[in-house]
Amino acid sequence: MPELPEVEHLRRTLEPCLLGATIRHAHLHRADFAWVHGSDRPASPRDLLQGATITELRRRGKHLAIIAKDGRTLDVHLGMSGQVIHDACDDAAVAAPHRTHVHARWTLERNGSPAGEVLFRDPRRFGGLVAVESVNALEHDLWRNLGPDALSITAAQLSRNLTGSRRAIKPALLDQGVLAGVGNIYADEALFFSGIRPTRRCSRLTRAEITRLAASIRRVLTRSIRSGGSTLRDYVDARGSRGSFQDLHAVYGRAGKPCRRCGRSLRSIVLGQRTTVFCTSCQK
DNA sequence: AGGATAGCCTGCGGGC
DNA sequence: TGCCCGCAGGCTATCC
Repeated sequence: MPELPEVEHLRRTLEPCLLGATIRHAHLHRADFAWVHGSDRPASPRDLLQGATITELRRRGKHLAIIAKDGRTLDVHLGMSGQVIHDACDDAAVAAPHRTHVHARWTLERNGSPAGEVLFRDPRRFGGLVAVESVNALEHDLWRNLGPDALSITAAQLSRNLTGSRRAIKPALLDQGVLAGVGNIYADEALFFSGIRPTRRCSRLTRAEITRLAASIRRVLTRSIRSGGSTLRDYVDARGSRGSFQDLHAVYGRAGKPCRRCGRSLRSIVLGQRTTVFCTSCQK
């Protein structure tokens, strides 16, 4: 799923279920799906926040951290096909297709009463959970290689992190150390809206172009969050609902179709091993 | 430094 | 209908 807008929308839909809730039971169904940071031992129920009360859901890029009152923290990464779904255990149960590939499960309570379950599914298993002992360890150790969050990236930050780089701008945007949260969809979309070809070398971008690019990144991510993210196949939020931003994509997934601005056929190339779609006329 | 490749997995759609 | 192939939102390791 899994780029910034999808993780942020998940965070927002998960908050009402998790904030203030206590984890009665944490179950790991696959030992290789959750690890303790800095060790090679699989996570125990305690590492998975059993007995803890959740006080905060914090996001950086595509990572989501579940933070407990006592400092215990669990980093959630969705990989390609991860889903975190709240099952309220009332009449609206999680649909049958959502019952397969569940690798972790948390049973919740609130004020001593049952408050449903949270399931982590991930058919492709590129995602996972990492436990850290404190928020400090999360920020300064586990997340230390993540660049500034893409949702609030400034031109100055982007410029600083691209200076001197001779690689193409598209693979640079996918580098989570440059800025955190942009993946293949939103890299193509932001480059389209800023009128920049994905193949342009970072070192050749003008100050004005970088300013436009930073603004386009913020704008396209904000708009996608407003639409509940993009659902190409797997993505759903905590309630099991799909996003709708895929209907508003300008270039991603539209190779050969007319550019929504100029009408010319959109071109598809492979750049850094990733399919890349752009308009040869609107992007210079 | 950064490009290319392979690998980790499942599931889907297209072509035959 | 069914099988094989390629491809997919992420990320890491390794080799050049």
